[in-house]
Amino acid sequence: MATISDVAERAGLSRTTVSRVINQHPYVSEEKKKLVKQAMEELQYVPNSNAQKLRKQKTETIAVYVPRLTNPFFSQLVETMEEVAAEKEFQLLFCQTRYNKQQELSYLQLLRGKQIDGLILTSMENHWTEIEPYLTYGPIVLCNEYDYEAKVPMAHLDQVMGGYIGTQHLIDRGHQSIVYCSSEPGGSRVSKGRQEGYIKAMHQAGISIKPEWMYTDQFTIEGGKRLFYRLHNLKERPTAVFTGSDEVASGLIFEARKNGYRIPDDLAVIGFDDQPVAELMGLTTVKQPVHQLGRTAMELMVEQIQSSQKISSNRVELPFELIIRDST
Amino acid sequence: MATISDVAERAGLSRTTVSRVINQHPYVSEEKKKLVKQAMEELQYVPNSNAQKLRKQKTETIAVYVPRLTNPFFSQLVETMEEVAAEKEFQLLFCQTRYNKQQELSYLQLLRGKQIDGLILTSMENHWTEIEPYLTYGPIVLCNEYDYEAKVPMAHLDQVMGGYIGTQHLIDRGHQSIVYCSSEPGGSRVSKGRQEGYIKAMHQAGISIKPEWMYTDQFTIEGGKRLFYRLHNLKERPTAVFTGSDEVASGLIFEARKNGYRIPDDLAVIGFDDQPVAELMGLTTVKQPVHQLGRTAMELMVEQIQSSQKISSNRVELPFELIIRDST
DNA sequence: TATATACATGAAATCGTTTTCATAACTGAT
DNA sequence: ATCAGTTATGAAAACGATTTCATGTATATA
Repeated sequence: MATISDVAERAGLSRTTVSRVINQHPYVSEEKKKLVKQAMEELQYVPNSNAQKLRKQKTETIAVYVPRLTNPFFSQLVETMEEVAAEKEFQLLFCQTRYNKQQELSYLQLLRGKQIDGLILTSMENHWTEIEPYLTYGPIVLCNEYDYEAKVPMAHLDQVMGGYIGTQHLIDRGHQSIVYCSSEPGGSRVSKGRQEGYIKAMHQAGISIKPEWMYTDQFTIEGGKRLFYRLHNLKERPTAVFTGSDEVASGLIFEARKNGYRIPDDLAVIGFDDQPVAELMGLTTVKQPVHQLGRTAMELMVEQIQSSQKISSNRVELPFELIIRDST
Repeated sequence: MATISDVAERAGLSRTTVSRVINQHPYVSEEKKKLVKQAMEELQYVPNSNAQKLRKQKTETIAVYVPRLTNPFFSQLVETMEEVAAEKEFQLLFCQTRYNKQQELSYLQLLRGKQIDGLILTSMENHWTEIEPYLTYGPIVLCNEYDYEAKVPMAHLDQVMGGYIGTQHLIDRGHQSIVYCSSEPGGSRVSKGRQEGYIKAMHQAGISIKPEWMYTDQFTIEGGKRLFYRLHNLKERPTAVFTGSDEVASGLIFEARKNGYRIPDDLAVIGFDDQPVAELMGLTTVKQPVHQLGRTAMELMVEQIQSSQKISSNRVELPFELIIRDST
């Protein structure tokens, strides 16, 4: 494979000049520029990007961490991020943490090894204090996930508000016994915030929350089905359910209908995200502007990489939207 | 940031020895090994991976090209591939071609720039002859997409069989006027093969195909909705539809029900893939073993990278499964 | 005892670029 | 005529690792 030296030799010039042409430096005469371009063409020369990265100390690569891709929320996010990255001529390294602290930490080494210019976290398995030290090695941007202690750019939503809006809608519809089921396993901020919103709305309405109304760790269609049977078997059945994802809501409704429930009369269900399946299932849901979320996060990242000074904090908060369909 | 020289100095040894420890070469005494490890620890040393890649001429990175991630078929594929890659200690570079020839070709440059060790194509926008030359620069594996001219490893399904199975099922149910709607835009092999299977089944059953029974370029829920209205407006409406994806099938059923159609009595619909939504919609579908497809492709890739000799051809064909639910 | 072989280490070359530094020619202003 | 600044080019250093080659010592073999 041809190297820059081969090109230089063929053009009868120095490596430096060839490099200048590649990098569009000024101060190369048109004449030599032509010679170089011809030689590159003839040799089918493409610069070795590892050599470039080593020398330039830049990789033009951004890593994005998601828990699991088949969660449509995250695949939408990644799709958008790749688009924006491509626009800005960055590559995307894709990593799944699988809701696993160790996995997340091990992927963080990519930053230290200079393999990437920056890192976007869409979820955080570890506490921020575990992650913060890695800021020495490169910029980190939070997307969806947030942490008010963290002094880094972030694009996210006010999850407390999200939980509040959804719960309030159910209360407005006249419900009193409302189950809350979180989507994110573990104690993520996202999940905690949403739960806080639920509690706030319930308290404001003067409803006291029963312990058997709180569920966690369900975040799939299967989880929604399981949830149905748990509720079905309660002595006092709730009249409404707030779920942390359209998946869970869909599974729940599916299984409920199979068991003869009429939705929303026997059970009202509200989802979260407004994924494509929400429309198909006629799901009332709290819509997150996923597209905008991903775009903003990637733009914050690129901005930070390209500006020399460190942007310590730049928080973008996007709005929710309540989409009312037939499940409430 | 500490370099290998810093570590060597601190340990009172040469860079060579430090490198040997990093790479687990034999012929390093336990004593020195300890010294090196301690020095690495104290300096928080992590090797610069760009330097390693440059010198080793290996990147431990595999690129995977998909058209668009939000197609659940592809996000499942990528999810699995990342898992397998992580097992084998490879990184995943993620690229979307957006069903665009140019985009695909421009991403192919990654191979020439030595940025990746290999490339998995899950779809092919360009003809194989356009892609073949890049084999000089590194291995390419086909996944889902296939081409019998291509002498490269591939994991795929017999799409002719897929089209046949689905159509035959509709024929078995007594249908005669069956619409075919492909999912893949353009003239991909996958799409062509499936169509061939449809034609084969129809011919075998002695049914002649009407031109208004063939649709292409629909591959989303919205596309399914549009398809419904097209069919609805036909003078002679078909009694069954074979769709190339569960998305299209779902959109079609959704809109049909909205317009008072009973499924499957007024219109039978069969999907493709068996995505999660298929169960929710009660969709009969031709299941593709996506998980296995992704795993096999990634394994073929790693195998080829790690074995020194070129494996010119290693074709793995996986089986379909017909999942019968309520839509037929 | 001579000699091949395994073990252990380091100096220097190498991977393929970009960057720094040096040099020189040309331009325009004083 | 001199000086400063712009334009144009190349030699050599640098990026941070691994690999090759050379050398020395300990051990086993004939």
